[in-house]
Amino acid sequence: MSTQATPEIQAFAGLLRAHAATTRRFNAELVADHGLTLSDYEVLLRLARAPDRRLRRVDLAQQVLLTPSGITRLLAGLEHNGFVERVACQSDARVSYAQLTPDGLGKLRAASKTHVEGIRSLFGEHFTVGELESLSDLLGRLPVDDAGDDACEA
Amino acid sequence: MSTQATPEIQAFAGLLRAHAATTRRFNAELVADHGLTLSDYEVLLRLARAPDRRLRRVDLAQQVLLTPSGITRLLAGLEHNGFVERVACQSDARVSYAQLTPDGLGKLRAASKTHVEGIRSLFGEHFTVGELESLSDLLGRLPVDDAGDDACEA
DNA sequence: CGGATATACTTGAGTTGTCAACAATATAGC
DNA sequence: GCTATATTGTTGACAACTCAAGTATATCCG
Repeated sequence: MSTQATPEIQAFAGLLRAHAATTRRFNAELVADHGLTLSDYEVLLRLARAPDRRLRRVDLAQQVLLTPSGITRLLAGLEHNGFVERVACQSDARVSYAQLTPDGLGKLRAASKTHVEGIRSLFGEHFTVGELESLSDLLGRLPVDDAGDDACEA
Repeated sequence: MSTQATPEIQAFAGLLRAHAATTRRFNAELVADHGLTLSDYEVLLRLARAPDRRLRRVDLAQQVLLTPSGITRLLAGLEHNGFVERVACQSDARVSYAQLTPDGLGKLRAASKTHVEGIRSLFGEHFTVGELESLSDLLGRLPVDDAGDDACEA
């Protein structure tokens, strides 16, 4: 007894559940249909949207909310499959870009066909467009702190 | 280009981000302050709320959205720390209960002090009570399918 | 220039979880 | 009662991360 139930905690609990449920489902779908993880998919998508279809590994990590280490490992898989290539940077020998290959773009397109449809149908079933917008708005307010580097407030 | 941006997909993306951000933060807090994982905490909480402070492992798994295998492993840790005990079931030799110990309850109380406060302050900072309620409502509409066992519709 | 410090990335070790296969017990139908 | 099937739980093998430490390169500043 006396164990909470404030609106804040309910919201957080809802977030945990909703994430586990949706993520599990879409990940399983992607793996079964295309041999891609949800993270793999996210990475391919980010690359496809980036200028020249390439991104520094650091930036990629930030965008998909992974550590640099995680990105190295994830990209190793995608490189192995020929979906991404490692491209050295001319002006800075430390950085190497992750470059989406034509194969990778093809894979992304094929995967997105079913994945996007899956998302649209699951969310479309349960929400109106207005609700989806407020959901995005609300979720978007939660901060992503990162590491506090450039979050200086001086 | 032409890569989507439908309201459904934006909502899903928001969900992924929001989960990663909040989860990472609270998990780090819990580990640092109390040596508990967020999952550990969830399990202790469920047990504390259950009748007699015990639950079958299967039911626990379902409540915290883990596989039975995951529960076995998680409980191994909690048992090792003396927060949970394994109790055999009289009427069914297959099942063993996970029983919260007084130590476990104490640990939960101590942890909840900071954890609940963390959640309240993060969510309280960004949302009104009305918004929290609609967030919970919206998130709660996403189904948790499980396995389709008893989800029969005949 | 040259040393201190910062940045980009990788790697080894550990964690947390999954899945598939299994053992043990329970239940149902004949 | 006894075999067929379902349910509960564990285990081995593995996947996907994280963290801490290390390497290589860049930049800043005296």
